[in-house]
Amino acid sequence: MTSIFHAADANQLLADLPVAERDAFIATCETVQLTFGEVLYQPTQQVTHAYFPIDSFISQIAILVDSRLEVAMAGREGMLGISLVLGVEEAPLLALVQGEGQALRINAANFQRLLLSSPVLHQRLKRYLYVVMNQLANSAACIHFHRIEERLARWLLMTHDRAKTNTLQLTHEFLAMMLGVRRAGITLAAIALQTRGLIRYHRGEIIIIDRQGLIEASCKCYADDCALYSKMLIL
Amino acid sequence: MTSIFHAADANQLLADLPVAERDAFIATCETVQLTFGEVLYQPTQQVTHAYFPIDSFISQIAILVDSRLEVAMAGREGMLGISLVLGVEEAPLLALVQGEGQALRINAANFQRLLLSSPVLHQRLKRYLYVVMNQLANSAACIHFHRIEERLARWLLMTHDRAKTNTLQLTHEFLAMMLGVRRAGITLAAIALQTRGLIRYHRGEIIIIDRQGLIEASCKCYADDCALYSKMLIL
DNA sequence: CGAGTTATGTACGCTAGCGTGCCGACGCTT
DNA sequence: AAGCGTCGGCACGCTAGCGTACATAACTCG
Repeated sequence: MTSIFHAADANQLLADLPVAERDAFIATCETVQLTFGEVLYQPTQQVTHAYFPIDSFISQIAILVDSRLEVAMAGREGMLGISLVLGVEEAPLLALVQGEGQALRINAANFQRLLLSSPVLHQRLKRYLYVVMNQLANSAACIHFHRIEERLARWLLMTHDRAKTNTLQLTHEFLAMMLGVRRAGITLAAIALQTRGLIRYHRGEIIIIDRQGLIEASCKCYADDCALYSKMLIL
Repeated sequence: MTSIFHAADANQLLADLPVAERDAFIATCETVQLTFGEVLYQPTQQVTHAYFPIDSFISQIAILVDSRLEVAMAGREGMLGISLVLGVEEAPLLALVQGEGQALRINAANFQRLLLSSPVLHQRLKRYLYVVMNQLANSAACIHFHRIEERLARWLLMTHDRAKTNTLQLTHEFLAMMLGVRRAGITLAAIALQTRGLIRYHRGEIIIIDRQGLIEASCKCYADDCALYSKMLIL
C-alpha cells in the first residue's frame, strides 16, 4: 500500500478531511491497480466496493436495449459507487475503466459504517453526489443540443483533467462509443480539431496541443461542470 | 389543511411511513395550491422548501445558455427539493408546475431536522434520489437515441400517470419545449399517434385513448423507469 | 359580430448525422 | 520481409429533424 499521506492527497474527496477521519478511512481501504477495459460494475448488479481513483479514471455508461452512452466520468476528483451513499447496493450504470492506474477500494459494508462515523466525509460525498446529479441533468441537454465537435472537445478536456498526460490513448472507435455516434463522425470532428491546431493524433493516440483553444471549441458545459465542482467541493 | 389521513395517502413517498413519523412529518407541512406555470425553483437559487405533490405535478428543466430541456418530472410518486436530502440548499433545475393541484410543503430547516429524526423517511427519500439519478442517466440516452414520436408517447404516459384524468391540457408548443424539439416536430408526431388511434387532440387538449397502445409506441424507457421505481419504492 | 390572439397544419430548403462499405496505411508478429 | 489485423479517411445515398414561414381554424373579448 502506498503511504497514507500520498494516498490521502491523491483523491480529492478524501484529501481535505480531518486527519483522524481521513486516516481511519484510508486504513480501511486497499490500493488496487485498475487496468484499461476492466468493468467495475455491471448495471443492476450488486455493488460490493466503492472506489476512489488516485490516478485512474472510469467512464460510467448508460445502456439502453442496443445503444450505449457515456453519461459520467470519475477520476481523482470523484468516486465510484455513490449509490452506497444512498444506502443502495445496486449499480445503475456500467463502469468501465478508461484510464489505467490506482484506486483506493473499500468494501461496501465498511464504507457505509465509516460514513456514519465520519460526518465530514459523509457531507462531502453528499455534495459530490449533488454535483454528479447536476452533471447528469446537464449532460442530457448537452448531448441533445450540441454538435459532435463541441462534445468531443469537451470530452477530451474532461479526460485530460483526469489523465496526467497530454497524450491520451484513444481510438476514434472508442470515442464514438462514448459519445454515442458513428466512428466516421468522430473522424470528421477530430480532423476539424486537428486542423484548428488544438489536437494532434495518430493511430490510437491523441495529443492535446492547445488546451485553451479546446476550451473555446467545446460547449460551455465543460466550464459549467468545472464551476459547479469548484463551488461545491473546493474549500 | 386536508385531513392528515388523506394527505398522508396522497403522496407515495409519505404514505407508507410508520404512523408516528408520518403524522409528525405531515403536521409540520402546510398544504399549498400550485398553479399552472408557477416556478417553484430557479436554478442556482436557494431552496427554501421541499414539496410533496398530492395531485399536482412539476417538470424539472435543465437550462443551457439558450436551450431548455425537461429532464425529470415529479408528481405524487415523488418530491421536489431532493437536494435538501443531500444537505444542499441550492436548486439545480428549473421547477415548473405543469399540472395544477395541491402539494405538501415544508420549510427547508424543518425538513432537514425531521429527516434526522425519521430514519425510515430518510432512507426512503434516499432511495427515491437513487431512482431519480437513474432516470436522469437513462433520459440522457433516451433523448439522444430515440425518435420524437417515441419520446412523445413516453412523455404523455408519464404525464398521464401523474394527472388523474385522460384529458391533458397541453399545446404542441409546450410539448416542443419539454422535449427540446420544434413545434412542427411535435405536430407530426402527434398526428402519427392520433392516426394510430392512441390519442385524440384538439386545441390545447390531448386525450389518451389507448394507453396500452401508447406504451407500445413509446420507447422502453417508460417501462424501465416504472420498473425501477417499483423495485426501489413499492413495498 | 368582428378583431385579435392562439393553436395547429403544412411546406420549403437545409444540415447534422446515420449506415455502410471500401481503401490505404500503419505497425505488430513471425 | 511478408502478412495480417487495426485504425483512420472518405464517399455514397439516406433520414430525422431543423429554421422559417405562412395559412387556416378556433377560441376570446370587446
